[in-house]
Parts: sequence; C-alpha cells; structure tokens
Amino acid sequence: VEQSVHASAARAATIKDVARLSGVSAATVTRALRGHPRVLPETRRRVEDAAQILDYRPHSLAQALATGASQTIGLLLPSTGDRYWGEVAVGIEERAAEDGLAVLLANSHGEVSRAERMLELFLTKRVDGVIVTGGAGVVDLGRLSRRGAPAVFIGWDPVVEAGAAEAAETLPPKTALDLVRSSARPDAEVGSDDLSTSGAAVRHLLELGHDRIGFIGAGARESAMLRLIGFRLALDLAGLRPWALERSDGSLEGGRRAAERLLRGDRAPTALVAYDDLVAIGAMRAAHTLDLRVPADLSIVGFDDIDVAAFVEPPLTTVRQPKRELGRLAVSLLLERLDGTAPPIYERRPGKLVVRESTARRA
Amino acid sequence: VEQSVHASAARAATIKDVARLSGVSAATVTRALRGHPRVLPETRRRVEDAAQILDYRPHSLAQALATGASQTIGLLLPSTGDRYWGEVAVGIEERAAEDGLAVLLANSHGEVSRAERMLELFLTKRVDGVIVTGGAGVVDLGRLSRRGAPAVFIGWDPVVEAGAAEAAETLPPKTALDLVRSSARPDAEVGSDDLSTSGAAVRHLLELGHDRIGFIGAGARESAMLRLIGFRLALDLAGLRPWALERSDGSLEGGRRAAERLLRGDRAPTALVAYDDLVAIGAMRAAHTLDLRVPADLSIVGFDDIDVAAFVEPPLTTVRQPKRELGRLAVSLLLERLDGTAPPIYERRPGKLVVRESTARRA
DNA sequence: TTGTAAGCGTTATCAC
DNA sequence: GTGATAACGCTTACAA
Repeated sequence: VEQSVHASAARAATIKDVARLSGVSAATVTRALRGHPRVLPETRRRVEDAAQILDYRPHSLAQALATGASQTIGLLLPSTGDRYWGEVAVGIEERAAEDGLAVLLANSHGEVSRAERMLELFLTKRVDGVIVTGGAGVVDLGRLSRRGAPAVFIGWDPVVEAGAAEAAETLPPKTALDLVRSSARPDAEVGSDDLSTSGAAVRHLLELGHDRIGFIGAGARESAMLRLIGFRLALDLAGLRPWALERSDGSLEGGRRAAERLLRGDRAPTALVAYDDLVAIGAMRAAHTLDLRVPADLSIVGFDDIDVAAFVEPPLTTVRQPKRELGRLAVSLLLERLDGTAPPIYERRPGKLVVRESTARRA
Repeated sequence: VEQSVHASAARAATIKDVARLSGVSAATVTRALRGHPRVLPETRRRVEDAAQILDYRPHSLAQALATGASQTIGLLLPSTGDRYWGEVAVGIEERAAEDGLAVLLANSHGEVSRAERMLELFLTKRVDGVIVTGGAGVVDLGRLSRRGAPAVFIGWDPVVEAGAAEAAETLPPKTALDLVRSSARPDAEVGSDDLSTSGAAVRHLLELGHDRIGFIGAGARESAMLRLIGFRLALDLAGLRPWALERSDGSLEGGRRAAERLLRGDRAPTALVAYDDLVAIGAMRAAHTLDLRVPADLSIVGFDDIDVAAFVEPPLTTVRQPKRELGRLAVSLLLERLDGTAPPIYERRPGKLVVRESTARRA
C-alpha cells in the first residue's frame, strides 16, 4: 500500500488511530463511542478525547457493511420540479435528518421503467427502506418486500382496469368507491383525506348558492378518483348532480384545455372544482381567455394550496394539504418498519379549506 | 454464523456464491463482471450465467469500501420546495443517473448551520463529490477541499461586506461589478449569465418606449446583484437612470411588499424588472391590489420562466433560464473533477427573453 | 489467465 | 471491562 509522506495530514483518522492514541483496542473504541454500557467512564473519556484530537469520524460505509444497516433511505419522487412533491420532500428530508438518516433521491417522471430502475439503484445502494411518492401503482410491491426493503407510500395509485377513471365518473359513488378501494394496497400508505376534503370544497360552493358545479379530474390516479367521488357524494347529499365532468392530465396546460372544453359548451358551469391548484390555475387562464370573470362568472376551487395560489389573480380558494407533515409522517412510519414489522397502516390527513377570492356567491 | 434453512431464499447472493457456482475464485468473478480485459471469454460467460441465475448484485457499500469511491454525490439545495432549484435538481439527478451515480439530498433552507451539518453528513457518507446550489457563500470551501471532496457550485454567493447590496445600487456599475467579482470564488461554478440577461430585459422595455423603469432586487446574493448591475448598465447605455430601486427577500410576499412601496409613491415607474418570477408575480399582485392594470399601467418582467409564469394573469414576460441544463452541466463538471483535478471554471449560460403579456408599449 | 491473500473500516462474538 | 479475532462483501497486488 502506497502511503504519502504526509500520511497523517492526507488520510482521515480511522478507529485504529483512535485506539492507538487512547491506548485501547479498536473494539473498546467502538463501545466507548457508541455508548455501550460497560465501559469505564475513565476509558470512555480517554477515547472521546483521542477521537476529538484526531477529528475522527466513523466511516459510515464500513459501519453499514458491518452492521447491515446503511442509515439511508431512498426517496422516489415523480419530480423534484413538482411543487407539491417538492414540499412533501422537504418534510421527508427534514424528518430523516432528525434521525441522522441520509436520503437518496430519484425522480421517476411518472415513467414505470425509470421508477423500476431507480428503485433498483436504491436497493443496490442498500438503503434501509424506501419512500415511494406520487402514485406508482405500477411498482412491484412483491419484489420490494422480497428484497427486504420496507416501503412507505405517499399517494398510492391502485392498479385498476382501464375503465377505472370512467367508472369513478359514472358508477354510483359508493360502488365506485368500493372499486377503487378493492385494489391491492401496500402495507403502509399515507396521504390526504381526499374524499372528505373534496366534500368540503363542494359544500363551500353549495353555500355560495351554486348548483351548476363542474369537476376537472386527472385520470386514474387514486387521489383524482377519490376527489371525484367525494365531489359526487357531496352533491348527492344536496340532491344535486354533477353539472359537468372533464378529465385532464393534472398539468397547468391540461387544466386550461379541460376548462376550455367545459366553458365553451352551452352547459357551462358557474363553479368548478379542480383536481389541484395547477389545474385550477390552468382553468383560470382559460376563463380569462374566454372573457369570463373569476369569480363573478365562474367560481373556482383547487387543492393543495401551493405557494403561488395566494398570489394569482384572483387569489385562489383551495384546500390546503399538510404537505410537509405528510412527508414527516411517512418517515416516521418507515422508521417503525425499519426495526421489525409494524402493522399495516393507511393514514389519511385532512386538508383545510382556505377561502380566498376565486369563489363568490352565484350571480 | 446462523443460517436459516432457506438461506438461498432469504440471503442475497454474494460474490462467493457466484464464484462457487461458476467454479472460479471470487477474484475472477470481479474481473469477469467488471470487464477486465484478461479473462477467458468462456470463463466470463460462465460467470455471467451464474450471476444471472443467482440474481447477483454487487454490494455497492462493500465495493465502495474496497475501492474508495462510493459512486454517490451529495446535493445541497436551498429547498426542494423551491421550483427553480427543484428544476435544477431534476437536471442533476437525471445526469447523475446516466452515470450510475446516486444522489444524496439535503435542504439547507438558507441556514448556514444546517448547510454545514448536511455537508458533514455527506462527508460521513463518503460522497465522491458535492453540488452546492443556491448561493451558500458561507460554506467553508477550504474544509471541503481538505476533506478531499470536489465541489461544484450553482449560484455561488460571494462573501461580501455588509454594504454590498447597497453598493450594487449606488456605486458606478462597473465599480460595483468589480467589487462583486473580487470575492473569493470556488473552483467550479456554473450559473446563468445574469448580467447580459438582465440587459435583455431592460432593452425589451426600452424598445417599448419605457423610460421610468424600476427594479426589485433580492438582497446580497450574487445573482441579484449582477441582475441589478446589468439593469443599471443597460440603462446607462440608453442614457437613462434607474427610476426606482427596491429590495426584497426574493419571495412572493417580499415581491408584493416591495412593489407596493414602489407603486404607492409618487415616483411610480411604468415598468418593472423583478429579481425573479416569484418576485414578479408578487409585484403583479400588488399592482392588482392598487388597481393598476398590467400591462396597461405597468409592465413587468421576471426571470426564470417557472411553469406558472405562462399561466398567471396576465401571462408573464420573463427571461427563461436553462434550469435543467445548468443541473446537468454541474454534474458533468463534477464528473471531470472526480478523477484528477480539472482547471477552475466559471460557466455562465445565457437566458432567453420570452415575451408574453405582462409588458406593453408605454401608454 | 487465474488463484491466494491482504486490506478497506467497522462491529460482534468470544474469551479472559 | 477489555482485547483478540472473525466477520461484512468486495477489489487488487502479487504469485503462479
């Protein structure tokens, strides 16, 4: 082994260096530093001092190899560029850091093959567990668990037959709900309480006197279907029917186009519930283009309360999701699963209606 | 060593298993699998088959320990919740994945202590290099290099004296520029070409006949100072002076407040260059609140072209930054530095003016 | 071309 | 309480 002349300056101190300096064995160094109960206080002090002097940091890869735990978790996001998931990621990273866990990041961009590849990378890197976000119903749950990596999902998308999105629109709401919920699910999943939260949005519009309320969804992802079903359920309760339903891809442009279709017909609604804020902002754009005033001619409510929601024109009424909290919660659940198995869990957190200026009493 | 009866099912295959099955030594397995030139084709095939059969994946932590390279880089962001940095992160993650590098993520939230702590975590995890984004002028460059971790910065904030932000406003532009550029810099840095890009924004407004042009900055971060200086330089060239200067913290709300101050006075500008799209959108909000029409009464141009920029009311004229490209570039530069040292580099990428509806000819 | 053996930096299991 | 010593899974001289 080649060693530079200035070895001490170049090379990071190892446990052996500390052992030598403090006059004990490497084994004792570990014990002293890891808080093992049976170490003489005096010994512990000597070791700690030596470690301090040498600026010793345990080599975490070596630790991982020896212990079998890498103290690292994998985080699979649709995209860090997405402001919703970006915020969720903040909560995840924050909570993980509190427990000294490092976070390995990957974006799936909604592509199955990419998701699989990145998950594989995580497993190669020997993560202790993974958090999969943004509905990757396609992820092979079996493989994950076979490989011994506990996983927590945020926003699981059930693997449903082709017609699921349509079913959520047409089947009796309760039936549709059963259908959505019947799919195989992961052991641990957290998310927002889409069903009730969507109801809150509808009730707000009902209170404002609206009865021609439309909905713009976002395909077959679970949150979209649940929000739609919640929407229908709430209308049912008021003895109303959805005035119009449109689908989008959940993007700004998708929202704009869907709203355009909705508003150009002769069955234009007076109020609109959008899948999320992005779709809602897209819809507002469409309204403006068509010379409709928001909220005078059209009320709009979104979901999430992303940061710009309060700054668009007019400021958007929306249902705030506890984004960071969801992230933190996911890590906590994962932590529980890291040592031993925990019971299956399906946690929903409520959103909160934030009334701003995009909704108004029906003209 | 305890071994379950179903060892083969429970335990992941190691290199020894592959060696045994293919009838060679572990050393040969490595060589065969890593593409070492001197392996008999026949042997290589046998090994590959065995690996395939056993579903063998090298334990990357063990590899890292043996080779000294973890094939992992650390990414320090201000926040994944920030849409600009979120997009940059997409480019980084994407480019890294192409080279099989894993990305360790951490958010600094602009806090020095947090940044230091996370950087420390990265080093503990033995990352091969780090990418530090969003102006962390406070990061101890010396320590990073002493610890042998190459670093690439995206958006370095020079460590400047307290009055720097003011200097950028008051000193002769060229002098201010020298001042900003005089600060110690990291070896490798990439970013947008703020100076020229800002000029493009100003020229656009000049062409529209504006001569009362204001600027809303964002403190002492380098990009803010350079954009301000570019702004002043471009006005100088036209024989004009800045009509008004305001500072903000670079947030939506900060932009709103700054614009409010600017627009309520009797020296209200007819056009505004904002530090970035967030500030610009905040400013638009202020304008609307004050019953000013955009762009009829006030033209506004932003920077970045974040996704909502095209969907706010009115759609925002802005300078598009090559966000993902910057991220990719940073990884490429880091890659060069990973093996051996590369020459210092300071790469600027130009932005592109995207004219939409928030700017118009002066009334 | 291939095998042997040492080593990467820890931790865990024994003894003492 | 502490020290040897053997793992952990892989790579890389050095021999053969």
